[in-house]
Amino acid sequence: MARVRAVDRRLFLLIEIVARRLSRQADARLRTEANVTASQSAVLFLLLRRGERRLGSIGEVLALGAPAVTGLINRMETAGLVIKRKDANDKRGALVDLTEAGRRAAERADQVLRGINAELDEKLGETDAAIVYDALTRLATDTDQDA
Amino acid sequence: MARVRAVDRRLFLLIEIVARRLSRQADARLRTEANVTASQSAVLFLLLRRGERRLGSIGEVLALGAPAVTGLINRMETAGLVIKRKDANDKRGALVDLTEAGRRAAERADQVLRGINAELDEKLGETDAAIVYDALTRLATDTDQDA
DNA sequence: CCTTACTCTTTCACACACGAATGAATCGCT
DNA sequence: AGCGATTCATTCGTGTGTGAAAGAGTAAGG
Repeated sequence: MARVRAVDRRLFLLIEIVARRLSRQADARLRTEANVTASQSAVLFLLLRRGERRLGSIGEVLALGAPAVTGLINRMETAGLVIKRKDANDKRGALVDLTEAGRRAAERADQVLRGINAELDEKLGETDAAIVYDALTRLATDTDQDA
Repeated sequence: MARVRAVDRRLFLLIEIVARRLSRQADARLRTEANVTASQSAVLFLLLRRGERRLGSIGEVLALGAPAVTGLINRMETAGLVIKRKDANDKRGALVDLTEAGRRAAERADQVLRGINAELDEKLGETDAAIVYDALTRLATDTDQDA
């Protein structure tokens, strides 16, 4: 099982590979245990922690473009997880909030994510996990990337 | 620019966010400088380093499912980057190799990837980059994930 | 006021990924 | 030899993401 060795010294390619593997695994568990997709669970998690938000704000936190957020929220609304309503203070925008079903789903999804996270921490070891977490946070918040 | 803070302690969500940001950035550069997409560049890179391969082998290295590889290779064949031919020794399979145009594109893409990698190394610092690289390699090659 | 510039969301056409099911070829065992 | 299980690739339907362009609403300056 050599694998991946082929992408030696190309961190970008490696991150893509890891993201796909984790995502596939997480998606399967989230679908069976919480009946939501991995992408949806990120939105649920955000709304659960921070409450009602605009579409653009969701995209900013999750590093998603506007069309991606529109589509994701529409599917979640169809699934009854969230409701979208016009922002009375600025009629260009829309506010998204959890429904009751969405809140329950968010809590189930949170449990699954917690489990996945614990497994990752264990695989990496506490020290490395902290370093990886910190390094990725730097990359995720690096403002250069918007330029 | 708080961002991302919302996904605190959820390494899985963080990796997804970073992967999206890097991918978007890399994709834009690869499209303008090498006229290929990020996904395509991973295949080009692999074929350049390792030569002709079967579809399944590409999927194994890049952690892609069979349908994803089929689609990716078909688009690349249409673009004239690779050729696909039946494997004479096993007619179930097909072998993929670079065309001349594909080889040139692969070399341009490799340069771009090298640049992106250097920037990442610089942002993370040599020590952290090595740890991150090692940690992600462990996750990418972890056989549990196939279970 | 009112035109011009900007911001927020949506629509469009496309690329990319998945799981499930299918078809074709090979393998393996009797 | 032949039959059943396995393997490789493709097709299908769906979800998720992109950039570019359009539409609606707000803001700002003459």
